[in-house]
Amino acid sequence: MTTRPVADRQASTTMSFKARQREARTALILQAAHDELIAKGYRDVAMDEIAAQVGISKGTLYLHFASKEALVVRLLEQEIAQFLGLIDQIMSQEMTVRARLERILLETYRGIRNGQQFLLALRSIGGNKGDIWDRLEKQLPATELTGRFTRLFAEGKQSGELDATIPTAIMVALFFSLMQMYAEQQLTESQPLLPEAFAAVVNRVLFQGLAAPPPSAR
Amino acid sequence: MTTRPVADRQASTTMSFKARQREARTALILQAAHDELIAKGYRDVAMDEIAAQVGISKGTLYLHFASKEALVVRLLEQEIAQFLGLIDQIMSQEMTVRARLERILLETYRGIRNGQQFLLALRSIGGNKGDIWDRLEKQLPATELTGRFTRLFAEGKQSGELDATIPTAIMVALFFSLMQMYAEQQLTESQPLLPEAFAAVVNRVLFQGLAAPPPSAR
Amino acid sequence: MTTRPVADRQASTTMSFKARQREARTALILQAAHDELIAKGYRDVAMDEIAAQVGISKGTLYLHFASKEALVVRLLEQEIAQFLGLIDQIMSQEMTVRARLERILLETYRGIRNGQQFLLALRSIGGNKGDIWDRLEKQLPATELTGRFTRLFAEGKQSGELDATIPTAIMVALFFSLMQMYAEQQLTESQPLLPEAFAAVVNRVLFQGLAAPPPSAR
Amino acid sequence: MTTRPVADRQASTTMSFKARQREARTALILQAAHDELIAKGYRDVAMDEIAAQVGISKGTLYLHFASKEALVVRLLEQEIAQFLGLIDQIMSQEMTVRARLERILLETYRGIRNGQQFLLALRSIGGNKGDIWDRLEKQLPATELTGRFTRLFAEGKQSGELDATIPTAIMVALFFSLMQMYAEQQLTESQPLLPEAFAAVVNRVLFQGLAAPPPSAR
DNA sequence: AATGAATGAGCTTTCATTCAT
DNA sequence: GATGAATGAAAGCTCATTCAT
Repeated sequence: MTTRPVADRQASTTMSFKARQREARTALILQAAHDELIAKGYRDVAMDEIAAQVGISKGTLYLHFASKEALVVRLLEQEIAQFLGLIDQIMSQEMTVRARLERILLETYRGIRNGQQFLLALRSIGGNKGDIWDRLEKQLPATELTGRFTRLFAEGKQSGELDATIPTAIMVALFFSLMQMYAEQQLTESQPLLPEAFAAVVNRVLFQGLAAPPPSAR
Repeated sequence: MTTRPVADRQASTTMSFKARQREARTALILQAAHDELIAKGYRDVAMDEIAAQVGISKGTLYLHFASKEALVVRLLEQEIAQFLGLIDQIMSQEMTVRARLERILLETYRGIRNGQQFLLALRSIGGNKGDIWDRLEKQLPATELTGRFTRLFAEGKQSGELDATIPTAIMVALFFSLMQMYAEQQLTESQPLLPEAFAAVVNRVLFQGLAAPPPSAR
Repeated sequence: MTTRPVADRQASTTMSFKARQREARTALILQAAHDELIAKGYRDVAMDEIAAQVGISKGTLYLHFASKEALVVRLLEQEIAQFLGLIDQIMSQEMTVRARLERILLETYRGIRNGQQFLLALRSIGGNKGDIWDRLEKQLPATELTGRFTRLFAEGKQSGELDATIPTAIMVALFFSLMQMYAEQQLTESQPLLPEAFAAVVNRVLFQGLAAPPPSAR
Repeated sequence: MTTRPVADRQASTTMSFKARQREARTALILQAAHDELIAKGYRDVAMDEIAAQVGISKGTLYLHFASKEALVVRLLEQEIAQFLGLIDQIMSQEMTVRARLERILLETYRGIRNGQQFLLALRSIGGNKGDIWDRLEKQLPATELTGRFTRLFAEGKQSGELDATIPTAIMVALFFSLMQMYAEQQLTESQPLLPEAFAAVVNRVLFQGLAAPPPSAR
C-alpha cells in the first residue's frame, strides 16, 4: 500500500478537535476500502475486512457511511474530484494542446502509480451493482470529463496541431484508453515501467504512430 | 442480446437427436451466462438468473456444468479458443505486418460487435475469484497470446515497417489496449460506431499518430 | 464386497423368465444398496450411486422400489428375516442352552463376516430418518427377537445352566451387545480376527467371566 | 433432554459479563447439538434446527462455530476429554484391577445416564463424513484410550487377577462393548435400569460369567 | 461514540423423485 | 420396460445491516 494524502473536505482550522478526528477516521476508512476494492472488487470486499484493516468495529463503519454502496460512491466521488482537479489545472496552462495532453497522460500515470487508480477501480467494482452507477451517473455529467477533453481536442484541431480528419469523439475515447493502459500494466507486469518512461513512449506513438519515420526524416 | 453462433463441439451429424438437443441447451446456457456475466460480473450473477433466462430450473444447470466456476471457465476457454483461431489465421497470411495488425484490429472489433467480448469478459469476472484465474492461467500460457504478438511486432521492426526505437512490450500492451477500446465504446456510447469505421480511424492513428501531417505531406 | 446369496421371494419355478429376471435385478439392487449403506450410512448414499453400481439408470430403481426408504426397509426386512431364520433353526436344536447360545454367537459372527451386518446396518442408517423406524417397528414386534431370547435364557435358568439371580432382561441385552461386538471389530481393527477365534473367547468369557480360575481348578 | 453441567472453559470470575454470556450461549448450542445429534445423527441434523432449539438464528450459530463440522468436533473433543479425565482418575487409584474396572463401568453408566453419551454420539455421527474422523483421529491417538485399557488389563493378568489365557485385545474390545451397552439400553427400553443396578449385574457377569456357580460354591 | 452480537435474505450445491421419450 | 433430463426443496454458509449495551 502506498502512502497518499486524502483531501480534507473542510479546512482543519474550521473544525473542532472531535470533528477533525472524525474526518481523519473517515479518511482511513476510505483508504482501506480503496485498497481492498482495487484488490478484490466490490462484491468480494466485506465490510468486516475494511473495519478490521482500519482497526475499528464493523458497527463503527456505519457511523461514517450509511451503507457499503455509499462508501464506495463517496470513494469514487473523491477520486473523480481529485482527478478533475488535476486535469483542470493542466488544461488551463499556457501550452500547446499537445504539451497539455502529454502532461495529462504523464500525471495520470503518476497518479496510478501512487494508487489513485480510480479509473481502474471503476472496472473492479464489477459489472453493475446497479445503484452505484446510477448514483454516479447523475453526478458525472456535472463533472463533464468527456466535455473537457472534447474541447481540448477541438482546440488542437483548430490550431492545426491535430489531424482534423479524425473525429474528436474517437480521439477522446482513444485518449481514455491510453490513460487506463498504465493501470493494466501495473497489474499485469511483474516489473512495471516507471510512469515517465511509459508516458514518453505512449505520447510518441500517440502523436506520430508506430510507423517507422520515412528515411528523409532521419 | 446479440445473435452469435456458438461453435458446436461435435458435428451435428455424428450425434443422436438427444445429444444434439443437449448440446443446444448447453450452448443456450453458455450464451445466457455470457450475457449476464458481461452485464453484471461474476459475483453478481446468480445461477438462478442464468437458469431463469434459459427457462430451466436451477438444478438443471448442474446437469450441464459441475459448478458456477466450471461454467465460467468453459465460457472463457471457448472464447479464448475462438479468438486465438482468428488471430492465428490472420497472422499466417502473406501480408505486411501492418496489414495483418490492421486486420486483427478490425476482426477483433467485429467479434466484439457480435458479442464475443472475451477480453471484456475477462475484466467482468471481477477482481479475483482466484480459482478461475488459477485454472485459466494453467491453460493460457499454452495459448501464449502475448508471445504471438511479440513475434509479430518484432517482425515488423525487422522489416523496417515499425519504429525499432519503441520497445516491443509497449507496442503489445498498446495494441491490447486498442483492442479493448471498442468493447468499452460499445458499452458506453449510446450510438456506437460500426467496427469498420472505428477500426479505420484507430489504425490510422496507430501508425501515423494524431499529429496533423506536415504541410509538405498535404 | 463379499458374495452372498439373496433369498428369492418366490421359488423360481413358479415364475416366468421375465419375472425371474426382474427378481434377479431386484436382488442386485438390494445387494448394492446394502454395501453402500454399510459403508456410508443412509443419508450419504445417493440413489445415483446405487444405480451406477448395479449398472442401471436411476429411473429404473424406481421401477423396483417406490422410494429410497422403501428400498432400505425391504433390505432390513430381508436381513431380519434371514437372521431370524438362523436363530430359529439353532434354537430348535436338541442341545444345552449354553451350546445353542454359543452356536448363535458363532453363526452371527460368521454372518457379519460375510456381510450380513444387519445389526450394524441398523446403526449406520443414522439416528432416525423417522419413517424407516416407524415402519420397521410395526413389523419387528411380530418378529419378536427379544422374546425368543428371553425364552431361551429362561429355559437355561430353569435347567440350572444359567445363574438364576441375573435378570433375564439383562442377559438378553448383554447377549445382543456381544453379537454386535464383532461387527465393530471388523470395522475398527486393521487385522480382524476370524469368527471362530473370536467366538471361542467371547463364549468363554460369557459363561465363566474374566476372572482367573481358582488354583484348585488348574 | 437431561440436565447436565457443561464444563466452563474459563473460570467465570475471570470473564466479563459479555464473555460469560457468550460462553453460556456456546454451551447452549453444544447442548442442543448434542441432543439433536444423538437423536438423528450428523446428516439429519440441520443447522436451522439447532438454532431453532437454542432460540437463535442460523447466522448466529456461525458466530460460535465456523462450520457444522467444527461444532461437532468440538462436541466430541469435549466429551472425550471429560471421559478421559474420569478414566484417568479411576485408573490411578490404589485398588485391585478388578475394582478399578468395576468402578469405570459404573461411572461410565452414570455418565451415560447424565447425557454424556459420547460413545453413542460417536456412532450416531453416521458412516463417514470423513473429515470429522480425520480430525479426531489426529487427536485420539494422543488420548490413547485403547492404550490405557490395554495396560490396565495387562496389569490384571500379571497380578493373577485376570485370566492370562484370554488375549488382552479381546478383553479391551469386550469391555468397550459393555460400556456402550448401557447407552443402548437407555435408548431402547421404556423403563431403563439405574446405572448402579445395571453395573452390578454386568460386573458380576464380566468376572464370573453367566454360568450358574458349581454346587460346591453354594 | 463505539461495539460486536444478532439477524435474515441470498447464494451455491445436492439429490430424491417424476415423467416424456 | 428403461432411460436420464428436469425439477425443486432443502442444506450449509456468508455478509450487509441493525441495535442493545
